[in-house]
Amino acid sequence: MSLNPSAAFHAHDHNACAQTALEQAERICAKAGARFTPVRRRTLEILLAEHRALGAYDVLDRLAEDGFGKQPPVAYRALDFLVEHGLAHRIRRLNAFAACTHPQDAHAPVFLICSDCDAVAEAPGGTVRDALEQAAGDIGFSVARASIEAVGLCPACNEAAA
Amino acid sequence: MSLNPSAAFHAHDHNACAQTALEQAERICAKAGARFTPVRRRTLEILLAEHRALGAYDVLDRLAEDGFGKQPPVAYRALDFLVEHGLAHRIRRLNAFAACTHPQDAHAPVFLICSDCDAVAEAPGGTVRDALEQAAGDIGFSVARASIEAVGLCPACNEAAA
DNA sequence: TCCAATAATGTTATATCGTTACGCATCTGT
DNA sequence: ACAGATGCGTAACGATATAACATTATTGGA
Repeated sequence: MSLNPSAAFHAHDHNACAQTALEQAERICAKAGARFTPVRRRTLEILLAEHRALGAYDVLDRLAEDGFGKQPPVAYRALDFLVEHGLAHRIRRLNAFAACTHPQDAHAPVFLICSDCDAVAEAPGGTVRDALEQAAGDIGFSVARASIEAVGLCPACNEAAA
Repeated sequence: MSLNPSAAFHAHDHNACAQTALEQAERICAKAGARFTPVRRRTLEILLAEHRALGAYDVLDRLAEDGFGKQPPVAYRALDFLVEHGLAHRIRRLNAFAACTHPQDAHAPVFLICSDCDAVAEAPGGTVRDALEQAAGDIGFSVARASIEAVGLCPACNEAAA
C-alpha cells in the first residue's frame, strides 16, 4: 500500500501512515541484509512525525533527547543510511531530509515544497526525468542522478492565499 | 549572440565568451537601473573565468586578492546580485555559483554537472519545466521556482570513460 | 550646488551545516 | 570463543551562510 503522492498536503491518518512506513522499512532492510538499528529506526520515526524536511541538527536534537549520541555524525550517519536505502530523501534546496512516503517503489520523485506551510510532497517524477534525459542527451550529457525540487504553494495554502 | 547550450563542454573562444557576457551584463544592469559596480563586475569576471561553479569562499578569496573586502558578505552580496539579475546561477547541489552563459534570454535552465571535470552547462529547461508543472499541477501544487540539477558525464568525459 | 535619502561596501561576530579521525561496543559468521 | 566487520559515540574541525551595524559612495531633489 502506498500513499497518494499528495498525501503530505492533505488530512490523513497520520499515525497509520507512519506505522506503515516503518513496517515497510523493516521489510526493505531485511531484504537488503541491512540492520534497522534503534538509532536508524528512531531517526525514521522522527522524520515520519511530520511531512516536512528536517535539518540534520533538528533530528540530532531529538535523538539526543532520546538518549542517543549528541554529535553530528550520529544524525548524519543514520540519515545517510535511510537515504541509501530509499527510506528518506535529501532535499538539497533546504539542506534537510524528509521521510520517503512510498519507499517500496523504485522511484525518483520530484519534490514539491510548500513555501507557506513547509510541507514536502513527492510527485511522480517519470515524465519530468524523461524530459530531463532528453534535454541532456541532446547535448551528449548522460545523467547519473538528478535533483528536481520545486518551491511553491500546496493546494491548501494556495486556496488560503486566494 | 548566445552560446550553444553545451558550450561549457566544448572548446571555444573563451575570452570572447567572457567578454560578450560582460557586455551583456552591462546592458542588462543599465536596463534594470541596477549598478554594475566594481565588486559585482569583478565577481562576474571570476565566475566567467571558468565554466564551473565556484564556492562563495573561492570567489571571496579572489576578490580579496584584488583588494576587495575579505569577509563573506562581500562575496554573498555580489553573488546574490548577479543571481537576482540573471547573470549567474546558484547550483544548490554544489553550494556554489556559476556564471550564466546566456543571460539575455529569459530562461530557467536545467544544470548539467559533470562529475569528472566539474564543468557546468545549462540546457534548455522548457520541456522539463513543462513536465514538472504538469506533475505538480496534477496534485494541485503551483510551482513558483524550481531547481533542476543533474550530475553525470559530459560528452568529453563520457568518451574518455568508454 | 549642496543636502538628505538611498544604496553599496566593509567589518565583527555568530549561526548553521557537514566531515575527519579515532576508540569502543556490538554483531556476524565460523 | 574468536576474529573481522559493522555500528555507535565523542572530540575536533572545516565549510557554508547570515545578522547587525558602521562607513562610504551615489543619486535625486530643493
